[in-house]
Amino acid sequence: MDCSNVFRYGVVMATPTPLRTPVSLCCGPVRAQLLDEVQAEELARGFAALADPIRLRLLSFVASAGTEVCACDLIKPSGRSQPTVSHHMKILVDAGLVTREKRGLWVWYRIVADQIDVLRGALL
Amino acid sequence: MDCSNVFRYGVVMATPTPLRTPVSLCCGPVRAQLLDEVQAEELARGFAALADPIRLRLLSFVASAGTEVCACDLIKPSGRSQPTVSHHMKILVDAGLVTREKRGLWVWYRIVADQIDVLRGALL
DNA sequence: ACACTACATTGACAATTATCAATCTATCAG
DNA sequence: CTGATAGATTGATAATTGTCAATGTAGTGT
Repeated sequence: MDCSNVFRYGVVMATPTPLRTPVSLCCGPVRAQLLDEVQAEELARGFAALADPIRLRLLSFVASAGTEVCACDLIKPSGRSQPTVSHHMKILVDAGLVTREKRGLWVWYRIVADQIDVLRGALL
Repeated sequence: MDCSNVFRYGVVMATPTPLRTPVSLCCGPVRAQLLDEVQAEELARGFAALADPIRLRLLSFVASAGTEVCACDLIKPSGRSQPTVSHHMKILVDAGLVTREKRGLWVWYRIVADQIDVLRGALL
């Protein structure tokens, strides 16, 4: 309670940097200054999308393909049922990490490099 | 099932890169090649630690302080109870993102930049 | 119109997670 | 030894999440 070094960051702590970084950058690097609640919520949603091994592999699969990837090709290597894969891909799409495009019967996913960079940038 | 472009990544998909990247680097960049199950599990645990807004702010608080931070100073700004903060800090420590050092009555946390860089590197 | 296919949605269930009150443990000051 | 304090642990609870079977929906081909 009376910790003797409060002065060191007392100001930062008392004023959780109300200034927002530009939307394009989204969220300031975690090491630069204290994240505000809004930034933290936003980033947490992004990292939550990466917090599942199946989703990480799905993302990696699409990302490493270099081209768009058909949903039908994600099921077998993922080892999960079709609805489960659909569920996970929806989470990745909602997080902005991949795009979804339906053409005819098939759905094609494409990586969104910029959004990965946003999360990456937050870890600076 | 009979998707017409299987050939494009059929090889990658059939052989989920059994080669591991060095432990120091931990996990290959998600965009470089398909993550194997072990890498995905490991990374998912790391990102799960970042998947909560409270933890992100705690991490950012310690990281942006520049110096070690006393546990006692994390409670008020986090807006959570002492046990809850203790719980979240344990998760960050277990993920290797911060170190914990008890000196006398107080506990001091310090950021582990290298571990943040590992997660950051996985998003290349 | 009809059957077939690719994918999404729904509903149910088990597992995990965030949270706090209560309690325990370790350390310090008399 | 005693009382006070910082932090961890326990136990309980509500919310969230991952999973699949069943079903729904939209597009294709005959």
